[in-house]
Amino acid sequence: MAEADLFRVLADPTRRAVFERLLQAEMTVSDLKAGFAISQPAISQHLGTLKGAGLVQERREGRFSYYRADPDALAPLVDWVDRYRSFWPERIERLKDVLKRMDQ
Amino acid sequence: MAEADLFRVLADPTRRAVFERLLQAEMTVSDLKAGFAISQPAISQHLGTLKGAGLVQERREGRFSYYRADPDALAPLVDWVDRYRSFWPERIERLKDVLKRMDQ
DNA sequence: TTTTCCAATAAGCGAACGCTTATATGACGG
DNA sequence: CCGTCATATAAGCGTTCGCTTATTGGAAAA
Repeated sequence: MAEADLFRVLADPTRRAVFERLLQAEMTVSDLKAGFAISQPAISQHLGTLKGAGLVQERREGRFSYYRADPDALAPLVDWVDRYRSFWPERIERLKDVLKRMDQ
Repeated sequence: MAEADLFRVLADPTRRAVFERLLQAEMTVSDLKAGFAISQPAISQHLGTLKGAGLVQERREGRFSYYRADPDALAPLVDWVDRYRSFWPERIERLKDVLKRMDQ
């Protein structure tokens, strides 16, 4: 049931976008805010939710707060998907492609 | 953005459990209801939502409605997970295990 | 030290959600 | 037929959600 929180937290499109952006680069709340059409408190609230699920980590530096995504926290979701991938034989080839791409 | 609906629809634990049960076996609404502590309309509503996302298919037979899960509809979610799996090199081995298990 | 800046928190609001009970729609069985 | 059964739909209710504006805490800048 560890995937429950992940599904819930990632269900919101804005919050998922925040997570995805933080996978690309560490950045501050202000940096994040620049990319979205919502207020700073809204960004901070999403970060708090993501942090609660372990999807994001914080690094304080003076008055700045640097956030970065922690992909390891996706583990239960990855496991869930993998578990049901077996119901789906036609996509094994695609999975092999993923492996190939990662070997590069 | 095709994964947006999937995240939203699968975010509810009960609905996700319904989906998972229908991956194991086709069954009627009454069959499903027997496994959950919620009313029949609640079950039907979840099925409607799942059907809207293509996660579930219906087969009418007289007054019975047989439902079964369609794992193909997980495609966008699988793609999303695979995309971010590359941020996570430590789990490549696990992915290979998945492949191995599927080859059996 | 006072002002400015970054981020978090508080409070409240409207919309969406998941559930309930009540009712409707059909199909089967007596 | 008529009553029962399987499911869907309607309406309403309490809760959760994501957002807003207002405020606070604390660190840098002036």
